[in-house]
Amino acid sequence: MRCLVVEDDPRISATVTAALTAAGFRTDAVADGEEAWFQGGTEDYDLVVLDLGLPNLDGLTLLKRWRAEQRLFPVMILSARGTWSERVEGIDAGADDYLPKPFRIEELVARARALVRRAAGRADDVHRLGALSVDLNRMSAQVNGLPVALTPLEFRLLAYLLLHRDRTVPPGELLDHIYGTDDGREANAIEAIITRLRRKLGPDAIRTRRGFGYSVGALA
Amino acid sequence: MRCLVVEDDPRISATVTAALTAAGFRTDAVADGEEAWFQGGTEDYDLVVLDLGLPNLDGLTLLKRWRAEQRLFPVMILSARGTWSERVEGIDAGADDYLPKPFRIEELVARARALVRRAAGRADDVHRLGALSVDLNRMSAQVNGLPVALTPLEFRLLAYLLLHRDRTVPPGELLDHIYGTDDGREANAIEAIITRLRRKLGPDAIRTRRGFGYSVGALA
DNA sequence: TCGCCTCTGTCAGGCATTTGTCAGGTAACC
DNA sequence: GGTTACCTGACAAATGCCTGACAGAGGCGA
Repeated sequence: MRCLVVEDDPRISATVTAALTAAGFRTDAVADGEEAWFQGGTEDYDLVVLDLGLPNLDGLTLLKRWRAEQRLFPVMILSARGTWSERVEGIDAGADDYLPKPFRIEELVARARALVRRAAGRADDVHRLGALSVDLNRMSAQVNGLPVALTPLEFRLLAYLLLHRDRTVPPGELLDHIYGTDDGREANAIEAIITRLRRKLGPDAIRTRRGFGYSVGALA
Repeated sequence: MRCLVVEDDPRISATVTAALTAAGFRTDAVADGEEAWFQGGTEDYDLVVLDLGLPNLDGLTLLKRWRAEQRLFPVMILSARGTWSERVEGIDAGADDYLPKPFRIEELVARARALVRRAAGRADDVHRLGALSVDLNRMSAQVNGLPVALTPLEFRLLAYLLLHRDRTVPPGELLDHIYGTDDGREANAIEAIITRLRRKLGPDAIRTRRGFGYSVGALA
């Protein structure tokens, strides 16, 4: 789950990045509007956390530009300016959520999760599929009611597949979203994780569609 | 765009209903948890605005029940209780947004629009033609509702024909588009794929116009 | 600091499916 | 009827995927 944090205050940026990473996101942080414009145009994010007061390029302008370019990732606006008219303006510019500063980091994380699961067409965080049950909130998985210990990468991969359970996800996309931008991993890394996941969850938990990619559970 | 407003304070309910109606929603209003449970289970809403303090059935419980029943409409919680931990609780219960009272009605409308817009953002592209249906998103195909397993090349070829269903596609063009670079394949490769496709989809799925090329389905 | 343990990427061998090619057959058009 | 374009079964090559083994990195306790 890839997330971009756009925030020029280094303290806030560090806090938010740390919290989202702890919540299982793979986060990139930029401190400047131009850089954010470039990153958001290049990479495929599942969520963007956007501060409004930015050097070089205003946050609202940035957001409108993205929307004009059909960059449809969920955007959460973070701003000290908290009057209702500014909030309305932000949301009308295409934001999916607006969190006024100061905020509790727990609330930011909860809202971030809500945005991602909503983008995936899901309303809650507990996913059941056959004998498999995964709680994205607690980062825990069960098979037939018995807890299964997953490593961080295994969990991220499984979570991404679950949030896209209606499609077959190509390995390249998994590579993009499980790891950060510039990590030059080989496609085989994905295969290795899949093998390990299958060993833990059972051989039928993840299906391979040769030439297309992977999907979780029973899919036509 | 149908909207359900669940709010027991008649004044607030009237205000919200009026504003949403003015914004183009068709709104139903209920004042009681049990009634909301019934409405939400029966009707198909695009948005629910939910007050937490309700007679008969608490808002949070109601929300959790809906989510357990796979009622996935976007829900905006409205509440006087505004501490961050309560907000987190609401969002974790499956809410998509949380608006603390008091609020400006303009903000509520803006957020409502954002929720609906986000929920509508997930359009899959399914192409149908006669008994044939191809989902470019899921990369799957069906004939008479029964799934058909296609290999990557078969799928690409069929998708290309379907996207150009209004004309007859010459084999050379298929060769160009199915394979990325102009690998030195012979024209016969296309014929082989066509044969395999016809075996899977039925003999009439792809028509040959001798000397010109191929077209999908029933075409003059 | 050292040693141990877990996590994870890489490699190589093995297997199954996919796919291009060939060759002979069939159907359309003159 | 002849020519040409297309079809199709068989086969071999190519590709994609799985998995066991190994090693480097990093964490953690002693």
